[in-house]
Amino acid sequence: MNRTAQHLVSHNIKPSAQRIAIMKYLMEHPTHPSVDKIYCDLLPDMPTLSRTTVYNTLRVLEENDALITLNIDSKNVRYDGNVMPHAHFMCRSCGKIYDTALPEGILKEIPGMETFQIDAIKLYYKGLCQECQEKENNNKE
Amino acid sequence: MNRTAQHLVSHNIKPSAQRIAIMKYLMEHPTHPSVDKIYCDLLPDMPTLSRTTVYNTLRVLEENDALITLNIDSKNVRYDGNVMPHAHFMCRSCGKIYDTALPEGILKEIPGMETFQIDAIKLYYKGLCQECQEKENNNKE
DNA sequence: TACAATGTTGTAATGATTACATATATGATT
DNA sequence: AATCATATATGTAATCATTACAACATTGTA
Repeated sequence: MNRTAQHLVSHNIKPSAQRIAIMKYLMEHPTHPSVDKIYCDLLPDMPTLSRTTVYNTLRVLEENDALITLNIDSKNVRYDGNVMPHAHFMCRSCGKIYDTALPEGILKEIPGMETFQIDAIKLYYKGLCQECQEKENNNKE
Repeated sequence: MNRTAQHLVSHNIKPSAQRIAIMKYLMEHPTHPSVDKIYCDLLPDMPTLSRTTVYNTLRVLEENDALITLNIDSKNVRYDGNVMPHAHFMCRSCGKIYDTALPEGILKEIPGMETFQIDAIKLYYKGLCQECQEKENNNKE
């Protein structure tokens, strides 16, 4: 059993060829891909793959905490195989999503709302990455 | 000109009957409603209102910073007329969305990513509100 | 009143996601 | 290995939120 299959088993997911391929893709592509990106990129090496299978598999992976879903892009749900707590920055110009650090003190509790039980935290930043800031500045000149 | 119309003008939005009604609804209902909730609730008093108008108006309001959009609920976009910086908590049992405080230190910059220009921050918590925690505990007994 | 610009409406199209029925693969038992 | 039950994968069709677009209405101005 390969490394990716072991990873799935450690999350209580029965490995299948499709599940391994999708999990492997997510681990090798920390680009926060959409369903369609995953499907289209895997199709050449897996011609029988179905879009439905991608949806089903991503749901199984999420339910077993093998990935997290991002709703930072209003157009598409994005998927992230990195389940360590972290935040995300999306550039409104180039659309790229970057992993960023989660500021200290966020994980504990909500100030004034200590009675809430927190299961998950999503922190999304939107703005301009350095590259796109420079492009905007160049266009002004 | 009434208070809501003035509010729109202060955001550089030309007031119309529909825009005033939608803005007023958002200010009087800090419940983070969906498009459909807004549409259905306003329809009795505004029988000619169109769903498209609600979509159009919400976009205009957002573009002029008169509201913020929430992608905390994967099923529906939610709208919030409170544009002061704050975070949100959504209960996975009852579905209610609560306004919460934004922890100190978040607004400044991302640790290790100081070159990013941050325009907006969304902080979403998910978990169980106190009421639903108690319900779950009662069911166990 | 006439005119131009802006806002509203309804219908139809789009596109992501889900439901569902069928087919395939897996694993255990004989 | 053959059988069987269960789990997984596939393809099509349906759903539902959102957008595109064209026709209509309103507003403000001359």
